[in-house]
Amino acid sequence: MNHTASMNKDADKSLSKQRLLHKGQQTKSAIVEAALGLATQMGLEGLSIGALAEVMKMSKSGVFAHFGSREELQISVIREYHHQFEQEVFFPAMNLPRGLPRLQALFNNWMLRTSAEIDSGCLYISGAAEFDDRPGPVRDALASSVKTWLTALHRSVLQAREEKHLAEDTDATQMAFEIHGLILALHYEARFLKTAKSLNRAKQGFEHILLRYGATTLKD
Amino acid sequence: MNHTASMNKDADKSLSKQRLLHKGQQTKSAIVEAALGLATQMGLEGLSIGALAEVMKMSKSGVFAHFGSREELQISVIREYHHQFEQEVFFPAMNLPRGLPRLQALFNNWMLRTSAEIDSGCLYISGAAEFDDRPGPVRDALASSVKTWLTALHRSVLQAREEKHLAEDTDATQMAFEIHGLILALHYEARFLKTAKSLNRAKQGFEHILLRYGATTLKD
DNA sequence: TTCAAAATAGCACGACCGTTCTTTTTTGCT
DNA sequence: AGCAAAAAAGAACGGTCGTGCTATTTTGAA
Repeated sequence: MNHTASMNKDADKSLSKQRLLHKGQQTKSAIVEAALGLATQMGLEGLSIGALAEVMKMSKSGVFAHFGSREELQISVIREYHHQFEQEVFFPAMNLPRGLPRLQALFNNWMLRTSAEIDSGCLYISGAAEFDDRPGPVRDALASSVKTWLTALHRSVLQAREEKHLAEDTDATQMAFEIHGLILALHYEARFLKTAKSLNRAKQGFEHILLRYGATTLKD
Repeated sequence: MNHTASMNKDADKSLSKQRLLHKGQQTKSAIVEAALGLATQMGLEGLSIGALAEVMKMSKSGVFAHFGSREELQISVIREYHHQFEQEVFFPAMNLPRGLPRLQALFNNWMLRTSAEIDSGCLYISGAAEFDDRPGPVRDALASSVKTWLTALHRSVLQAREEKHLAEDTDATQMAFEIHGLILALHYEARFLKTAKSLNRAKQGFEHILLRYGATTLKD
């Protein structure tokens, strides 16, 4: 679709470089994908190049060469998770009208993903626990991703207030904080404690928050 | 104070055995204390016997001999944390009358401890992330401790309802879930994201929950 | 088809890990 | 003071880790 006007002699080269990707890029993507799978189970700290190489049926050094360091691998994994999170939680909700519908969709997608992650684990939560007092580029990448998402949530609350779907005096930061808490409690109780019905607890908690902040449109 | 009536020849022996403790028990206690300090910073998985020995200025094997395995050391650390948590959060609140006062004290102590843990870390939270899909005795010990505490919180909510301090139709499990979420959000945002004023967010969140569940006695 | 470049494998390194075994030191009762 | 038991140290083990270096294989454009 892109560059359709410039059909010069570089067309093929350009095509192979940005569409089919060279072999290295393909395997690198596959490695990151597998690494994300390992990291959600063992944690970012538990992710080892040896185990990753075994999963990929490659040599340790073959895997290593794609990243140059373990830290770079961890950061690549975080970026991949960020991308998946965007695709699954953020973008679908953007198709809904601003205000309460979009906010509800954001929470719902988030909650459903968290609930689906009961078996695999959430990198934003396990990563926070692992790197909360370990400064460095990995922590920075993680915090940056999380902040991007929490800011988007906060913005959506603001918009709902602007659209008069929430009470005029709604404290958006406070509301976002309480919503965040519901997700964290869902993850903790469902994944660690194996408490049943946690999903319903989160749903009901969200309804309570909506009522508190004077949602004018109730969910059907 | 104990055994004052039995001043027989075993008095000294008994005294030295249960009061002064033998040297081994003393150092074991000191090791566990230091281990807890390390574990709250590096996580239970990050806790290594070598690093612990260095802190204690002992040999690795000297430290190791007190526990027999790394797992036993980790479990000892969890028990120590449980004990401190009880002392700091649970027992003080038990001195207040049943119902809302006690419930408020439980949350307040919990919140203050979590907030104080911003520099050291909460073992119940970091441990949950590390062991949420790693079965074994360490996970069991951790989950058991957490459940004991959450059950105590739940019981306190029930009592507040019995005392008519909360609405008759209060769903105690739901309320405890929402309270748990506030603490988790406080820990996440304050410790990992370094978000300012998180303590006030948690406080206000608790007020919102009290209002929702029809608290009859408002905090002064 | 050829050939340089990219990708992968193989191997070795030093470091740290938990654990075992043996030896030395310290303890505390008689 | 003497002595057995407890505590601590020391050394070594097999293992895994991340990483660097060199060789081999694979790729893809000319």
